[in-house]
Amino acid sequence: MGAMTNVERAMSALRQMIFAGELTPGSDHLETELAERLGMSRTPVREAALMLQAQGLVEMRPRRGIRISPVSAQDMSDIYDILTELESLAAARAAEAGYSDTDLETLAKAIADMDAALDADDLRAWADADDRFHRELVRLGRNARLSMIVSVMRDQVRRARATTLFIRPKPAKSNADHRIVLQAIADGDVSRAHDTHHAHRRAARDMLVALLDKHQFHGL
Amino acid sequence: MGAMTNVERAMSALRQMIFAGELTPGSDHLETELAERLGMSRTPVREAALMLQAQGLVEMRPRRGIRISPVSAQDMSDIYDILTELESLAAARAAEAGYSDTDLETLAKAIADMDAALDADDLRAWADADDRFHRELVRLGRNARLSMIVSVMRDQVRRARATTLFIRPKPAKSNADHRIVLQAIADGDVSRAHDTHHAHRRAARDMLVALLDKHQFHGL
DNA sequence: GTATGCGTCTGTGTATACATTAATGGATGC
DNA sequence: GCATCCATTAATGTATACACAGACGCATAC
Repeated sequence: MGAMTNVERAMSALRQMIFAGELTPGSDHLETELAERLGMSRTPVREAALMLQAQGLVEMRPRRGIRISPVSAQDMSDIYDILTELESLAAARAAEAGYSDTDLETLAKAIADMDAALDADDLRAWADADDRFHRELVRLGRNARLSMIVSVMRDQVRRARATTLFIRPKPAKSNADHRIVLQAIADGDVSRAHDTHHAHRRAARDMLVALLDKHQFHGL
Repeated sequence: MGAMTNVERAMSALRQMIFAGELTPGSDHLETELAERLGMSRTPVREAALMLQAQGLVEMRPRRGIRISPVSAQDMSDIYDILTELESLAAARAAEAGYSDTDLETLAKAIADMDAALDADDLRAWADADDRFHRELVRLGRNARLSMIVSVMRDQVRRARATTLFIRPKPAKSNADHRIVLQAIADGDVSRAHDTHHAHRRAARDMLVALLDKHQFHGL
């Protein structure tokens, strides 16, 4: 379909299969098997797997096959710690940058969408808007490497969220924080943007980790 | 020479060539050329290059060859921002962990080595000990993903340091900060460990960026 | 019954061959 | 002289072939 290379196709296909739970965490898959499944030779599959390995989504072990990396509660905690720091930094940098209201429209829209989704009790739409908010926030921080790292980390969280989204308490308070962060960025209030978002993420982490611990979650 | 695979050999060879300046930033190299130079076929070189690309050390562009990623002053600033946050987080976590003096020996040793190197006016030895200090600090933070990210970022800094090490002011004050961080970790003083290291890194960033700007450094 | 060693067999690591595609240069038209 | 188009060509993307090495099972010894 397009000018896509097979490696790219393999990458997105594998990612999709992982996120959809079609390839379950902890399971092993031979290069040959995946190649056949994707209708290509081993070479592009192997190269895609190498890249996914660099992002921590899979592990390649000789003669064991490609293992879909399991994500433990400890891993989640580690990842949230990183997200907390880096997103807060992005929020601070965004506040420094002096964005206009127009620049911040996407953020505002995401917040509005989250409200709407909560009213409609549509958790999936909420998660989607929440994603957009955080992605845009990081983008406004204007640090390409940071954006990359955050997006890789978020990929890992995404797998767990399929599980947690429906057992966690409704994210009702969440948007109040988002609004404060947005306002702080608009006002150029660097430390307020940073600290508010930091506390927001920290709370999310504690909630999630408690949730995972409570549910005997030892690996996904 | 051991049970090393050619991909691993290619990885370390390429890394070494990059750090040694043998492959200069911004230069392009064909897969075939590198393969010949390393005495292997294109396959392992390509796979190694893909991994190095994931770490941001090279970029692979179709028909242009493998480009050694240039690092601009802006990049350095971005990277230091990330290092600042993540290392500070590690320092805080290390302080939380309640390490004994024995556990902290490696840190103490690195500080002592820096002092000795400064007395002997041996900048390379200082840089080496400084590296050890920061690496151990991050390790004590006990977050495997964080360690990985930081080590990738530090790789990028390493290239610039070859340039900056000898034009920057002598890092005389630096060790005072290191000592405070070590003491804070030993005391379990989380916020002191965090804030001191944060300020330390922030200062290093500002100094370095000013230095690079002053020297018309637009890409390495 | 357990441990040890060997042979087999499968999957990977690597080389190589080939198809594809984009950059390059020259020729042509204006 | 400049732009445009086409042919050429060289480097990549992918498939395939093959050697090697590690896992597994089986037999044998104790």
